[in-house]
Amino acid sequence: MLFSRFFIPTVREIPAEAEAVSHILMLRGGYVRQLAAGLYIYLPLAWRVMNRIMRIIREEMDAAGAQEISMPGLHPADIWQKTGRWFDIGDEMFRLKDRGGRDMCLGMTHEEIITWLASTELRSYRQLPQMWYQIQAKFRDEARPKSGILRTREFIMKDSYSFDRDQEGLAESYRKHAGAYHKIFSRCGLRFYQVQSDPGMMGGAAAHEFMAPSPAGEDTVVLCKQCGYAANTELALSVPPPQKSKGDEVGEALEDIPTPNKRTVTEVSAFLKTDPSCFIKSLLLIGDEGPFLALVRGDRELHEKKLRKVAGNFRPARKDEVKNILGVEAGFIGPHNNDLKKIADISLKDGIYITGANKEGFHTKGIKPDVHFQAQWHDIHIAKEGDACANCGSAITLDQAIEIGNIFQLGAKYSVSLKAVYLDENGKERPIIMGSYGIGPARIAAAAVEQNNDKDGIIWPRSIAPFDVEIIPLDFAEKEIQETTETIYRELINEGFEILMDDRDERPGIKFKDADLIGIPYQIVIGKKGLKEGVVELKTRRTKETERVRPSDIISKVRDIFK
RNA sequence: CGGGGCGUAGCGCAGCCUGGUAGCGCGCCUGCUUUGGGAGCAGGAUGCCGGAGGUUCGAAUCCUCUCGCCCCGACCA
Repeated sequence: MLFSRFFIPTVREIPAEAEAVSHILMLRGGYVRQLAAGLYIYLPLAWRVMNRIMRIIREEMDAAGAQEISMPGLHPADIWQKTGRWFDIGDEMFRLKDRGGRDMCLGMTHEEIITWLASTELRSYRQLPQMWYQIQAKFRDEARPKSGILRTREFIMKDSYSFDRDQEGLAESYRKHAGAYHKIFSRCGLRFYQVQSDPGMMGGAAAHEFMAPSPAGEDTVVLCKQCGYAANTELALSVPPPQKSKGDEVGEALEDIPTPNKRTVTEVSAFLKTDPSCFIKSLLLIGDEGPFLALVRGDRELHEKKLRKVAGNFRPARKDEVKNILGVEAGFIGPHNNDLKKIADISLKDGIYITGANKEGFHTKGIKPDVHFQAQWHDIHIAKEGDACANCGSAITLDQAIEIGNIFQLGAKYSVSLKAVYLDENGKERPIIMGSYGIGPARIAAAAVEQNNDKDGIIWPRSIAPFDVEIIPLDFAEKEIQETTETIYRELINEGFEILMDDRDERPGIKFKDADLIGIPYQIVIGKKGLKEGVVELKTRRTKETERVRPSDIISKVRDIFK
């Protein structure tokens, strides 16, 4: 491909709207342009990257036994109404009506559609298992699109679905997907983890996410290097370190101490010169069955999702409710001397604590859990760096990461509501057991850029780079340079390589800068100086190392590198 | 949805406070010179100052409304 004929609108200045590194570099490198919030045009370079990623995905999905299909992006509402998600999902779903006034939506995902298909076509255990996938646009009216192509309102997703007779079959399909995903992300040159994740609105039992570590990521994962425990913080368990008590500041007997106008843990802790871990944070919440207290240690944050799993739905109490229920304002409430239901974090199990006295302007010290109050004990705190692994006790670490793929064991949730059933060997009707599996190709591209760049630009992993090699003749008008360039260009193409050749009449500096920005992994620089000494230069984008090679040897050299 | 920021030439920005000729750098076009890390000189083109209303003799600038984009948070199959 000739650079002069290929549309690569590089820009020198950093566009004002970009923040994430991958976003900046993809705009500057002429990869993408923004149409509106969360809507991007993929220019030729980016589309080549996407196609390479999608090709790898197809190869591995096919190898795992999945079959590619294609489903509409526009869906009739009634199927989504049958599973209830038409009502469960709010503004995030794009909804519209057709000319006949029928409710429609743009597909956020395709569980409903594929289950409808399965319900009409799969009848017998003899037809199972099946694994079907597609690479298709998804539409989600995101509350906040961000970070370039990382979070957009329309995006391409590889989504696949498995149909099995039973739980064992699902486990096998799930395992196959996990295996394929490892191969896909490895082949794409990413660093990634597989972590436990929250099934959320998908329903179902097990779920894992594939996470590419990057500061641009929106998720935080908890990792234990010792035992391999890996989980998204939305469900990760951890054991906080013991309370930092000096021993003397927390008396043995209960004692109310005046803490005028000191309400938050930070304020009281500073006022009493006692570590936040010696306090109990008491939060009054209103659940479906009335008010209850959630208790976490002063140095911890309440994890609302974890609490919802054990306490059901809830909302924070309003100021007047706090006053009515406990007779005191929020800064001074505590778990003792009241009969409210209490759910306490495991970090409070040991130690002696200070907490609100349920009396205006006072806190109580000497509170012993299980002695001065009773509670249900659960892990309801947010895991932090420095906590111990809930599994093996060694130190955990936290890492920001981009979610590049996920796998869900759905079970019978969709097959029951859409009547996707089969007859088993005994002629008995059973629901098909399903799994659902997603990959975001654009996120793979963005994560690859986030993980592979330097001050000059992108450094693509070979497997997904838009081209294999960029040839840079420094003065294309020079006859010898031109001849050498064209010979090498033609021969590399004959060898099956994808080559970008910078035939532009530009100064060398511009060609070098653009080449580094675009990030093709190898550059062949052909200049007058080198040719005089009988060599061209083979430069590795990542290391900037240059090797002098005779023009007659360059083809075999490149062949060796890509072997 | 809450908080913050920004809309002026293709891109990055100044001008706005204190109303009066719309500017700078890069890019773009022409010519000459230049050619191993974003060249030099000379000449040139380019603006509904996001939009609508208002105040005023006069609005990029002041007021009201509105649309859009970004960031933080909430949300996120």
